Amino acid sequence: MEYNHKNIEQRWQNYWRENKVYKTCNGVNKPKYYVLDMFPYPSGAGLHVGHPLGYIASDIYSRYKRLCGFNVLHPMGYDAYGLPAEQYAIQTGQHPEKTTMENVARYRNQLDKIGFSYDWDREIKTCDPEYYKWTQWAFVKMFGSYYDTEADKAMPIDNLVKHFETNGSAGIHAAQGKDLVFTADQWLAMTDKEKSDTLMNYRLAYLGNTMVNWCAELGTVLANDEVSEGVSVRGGYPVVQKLMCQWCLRVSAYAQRLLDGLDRLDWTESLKETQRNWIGRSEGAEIRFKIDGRDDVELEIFTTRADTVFGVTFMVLAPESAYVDQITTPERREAVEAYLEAVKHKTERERMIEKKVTGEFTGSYAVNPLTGKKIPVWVSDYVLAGYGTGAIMAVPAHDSRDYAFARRFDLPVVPLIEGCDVSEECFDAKSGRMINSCSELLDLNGMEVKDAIAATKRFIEEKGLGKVKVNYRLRDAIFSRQRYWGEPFPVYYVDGIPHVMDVDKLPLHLPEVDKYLPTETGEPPLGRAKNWVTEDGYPIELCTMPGFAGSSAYYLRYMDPHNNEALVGRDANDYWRNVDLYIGGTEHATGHLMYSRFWNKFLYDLGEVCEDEPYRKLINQGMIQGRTSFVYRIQGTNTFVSHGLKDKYDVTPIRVDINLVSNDTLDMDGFRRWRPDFADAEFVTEDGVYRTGYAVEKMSKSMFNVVNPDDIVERYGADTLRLYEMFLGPLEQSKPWDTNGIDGVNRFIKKLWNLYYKGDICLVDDSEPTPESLKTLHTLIKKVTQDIENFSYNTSVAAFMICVNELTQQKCHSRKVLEQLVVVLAPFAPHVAEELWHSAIGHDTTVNDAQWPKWNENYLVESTVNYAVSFNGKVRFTISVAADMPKDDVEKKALGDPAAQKWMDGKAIKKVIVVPGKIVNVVLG
RNA sequence: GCUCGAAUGGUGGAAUGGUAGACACGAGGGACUUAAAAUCCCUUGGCUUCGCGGCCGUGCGGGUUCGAGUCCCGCUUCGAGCACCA
Repeated sequence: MEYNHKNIEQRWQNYWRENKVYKTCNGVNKPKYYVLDMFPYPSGAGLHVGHPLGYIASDIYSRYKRLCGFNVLHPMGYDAYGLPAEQYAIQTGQHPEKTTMENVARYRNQLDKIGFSYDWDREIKTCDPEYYKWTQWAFVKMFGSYYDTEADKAMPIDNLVKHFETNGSAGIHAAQGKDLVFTADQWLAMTDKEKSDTLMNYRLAYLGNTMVNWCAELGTVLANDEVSEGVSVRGGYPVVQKLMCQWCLRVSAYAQRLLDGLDRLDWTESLKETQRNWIGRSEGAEIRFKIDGRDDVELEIFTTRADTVFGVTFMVLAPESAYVDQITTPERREAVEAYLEAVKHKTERERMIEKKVTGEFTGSYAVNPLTGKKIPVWVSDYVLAGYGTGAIMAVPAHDSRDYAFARRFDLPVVPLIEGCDVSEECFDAKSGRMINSCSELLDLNGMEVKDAIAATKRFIEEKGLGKVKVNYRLRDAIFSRQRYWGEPFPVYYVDGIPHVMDVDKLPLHLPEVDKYLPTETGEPPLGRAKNWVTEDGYPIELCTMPGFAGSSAYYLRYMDPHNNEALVGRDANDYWRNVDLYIGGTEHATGHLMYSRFWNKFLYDLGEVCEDEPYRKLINQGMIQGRTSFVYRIQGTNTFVSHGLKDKYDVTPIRVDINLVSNDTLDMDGFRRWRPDFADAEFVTEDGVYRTGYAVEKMSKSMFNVVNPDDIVERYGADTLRLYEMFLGPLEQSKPWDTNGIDGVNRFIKKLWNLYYKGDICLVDDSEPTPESLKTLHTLIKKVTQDIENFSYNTSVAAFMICVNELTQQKCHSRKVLEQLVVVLAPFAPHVAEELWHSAIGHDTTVNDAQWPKWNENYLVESTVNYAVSFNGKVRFTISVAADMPKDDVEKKALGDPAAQKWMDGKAIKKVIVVPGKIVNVVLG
């Protein structure tokens, strides 16, 4: 029988499903291994050929680990909440759950065709009440916690309340929004509302007035990672800053732990670096500056360059800073307010694009704490309200932004580093010797910058002028979305005071609404829900949670997906612990991967999970880009010129459906049928074929370059798709999808098949394999074992091709060889492997139960090695020795060879270098 | 601007500091065939030579080394991330 991928793949996929071959049990007495894919958002467009790349890689690794004797957890599910389903609901009036479930079904269907070894009994969907119950549960727990900076972990908020009752705010060590000061009596005298507001300053999930990224087109706020260059990542709509009262997660409390944790993770350096940037730790000092003639207000600023205090020639406040109102003098008030108004009407994007230096003098002067000199205080939008204290000391000589400002408004520039020239530009290097830095209080002159920073910090701490401080760029996560299709908050309001629901009452189900749009009064869609109140009639929160809520702890749920008592049971968590291998794209570097680490650390603090990092090893698979094909139409005609001849004409390139192109050759009849406009198209061909041009672009419908995996599976089979996706290139590299090479991989599978089947005759025999065949087999096993561990799958595929070519030449039909070949192939091409395992070899079990061939000293790999022997750098002759000969013996044999005498010619040997397996170098004195 | 990564034939890409270009595609030639498809075989980095062979070659310039695609220093270009973060 000929190789027939349809029969084979259908048969084995059915068998796996019916016999639950990939069902995983908890607590099996085998070492565990947890392989996780980033679960997909089931979009309406379905999977394209880029999506399965990571899934195939993780499936290969999972199957490999199973064969090596591990109990492997390899689950799949759906990140089912999200904006596109809701946008579609708005357009069509269909419930997003309906379209989401349809999309899920399509995804499942597409995934099944590729032959993954998922345990589908563990499937989760984030929009499933049984799942989002635990998302809501975690929120309730965060609401009930604060971050204790001394214990360095989350603690019950009740502890803090007890502390307030006896000591007020004195002596607390809690991560907080603002530095609140109150006594126990003041606390006890507070109204419930005031107490609630005060506690929001400490809770890990809190309601806060914050500057948010507001996207009017999407009608919702967005997190920082959902905004890029002033527009929304999804949709590209403009985003403006707006002060709103929103639920937030105090991610910033975990900044240091999130940073430290990275060192212990087996992630790529670039990804860790991205997270480090996002956390943005900087060590510096907070220094207080007195305002001349005022006792009631001091300016507190943050700087990493404490050494430059002597060079401060002015101060700058962010427009949003509370200081502005306090210190603006009456005569400057009008000008300052006009400036603030002007700034407010600019979006962040406009501010970034313009890059114009603007600002206004407040009329007040600050006093330099080291020199006693009076320096003007300005307000300018180049200072950010959200970072540090929203106020800076300006050192124009050594900061380019301050320099530009000083030049624009003609403020003095005082150089502080020996030999620097600040007449044309600032000197921002952080090294050199200090000058101009001496007063009665402190003398830094002659010190290195590094030492001067330390000396200044010491000085200001001693004198109480400020304190050493670490700042983080990481902001708290804004957790409210004014949308319908997300987890409802388990929060209700009594007289305007938020309360969380009892965890026993969860899940709080998403209510039905008549439309998926905001209400007429501008409230979120949940405002349309009837009876959206608790049993006692209290109104329930109208916002829903953001996309990252459901994906933050999903990996835990797979461990124990049907547990009604806990997100994950203690035993299940102790057994699976955390993810050993996580494969997914880099686009989640500062979103999901950051939130998920935060969320997990919080659960760890609560004692709910046993590991404080969720993902031990992480591999970023590259993006598969589209490869768009072009035809070239001669201007003003319906004649198309082949790519090689296009330069001779005046042509317009036109994108053509990739399905009409094969190996860069156009199906001309298909093209004529494609669109009515092209029905009478004429072609200028090259020897009868029309060659298309190409460009690498994003894979999308509008570029006509989407390749559907279903089509590939239909034509070549899942095994070919799997092998080919791996063969395309290194897993971590982005590359365009190019179907041109797929025939080669398909040919390989056919060759493999034809090695063991001639027509209906099975050629497998019980002959002892020849040493030559064993060498071929063993080389393959060695190579593939190494490659899988290094995720170098493309070279593995090459190794299979070499192996099958050699076995074909050797006419090796030995069952013993085939048996091991099949086991090694099974992770890559499981269907054909099963078929051979079953029909050709005659096993009645599945390959899943086989043993990965362990590396064995009896294996024949490269029995002899040729060494080139060189004298003084020139190769003179070669010797052949056993592969396992020790270096010293190789050296002796090389020097003992008669040919060596000629080159030594009585000279002394200075050194001999033996490179294993390759060259012996003799250096003569 | 800062950080990280990359650069190898016509193409995708191989090479623990040791014969650069594995494997595959494409291209060219050949076999089988009435023909096509399929399959198989040969050639395929450049220059040079009838041929044997020789010379050059991993973005550019230096360096370390008996030996560099690989390590070090300095650039160029491309990609990614962050970005008035004080």
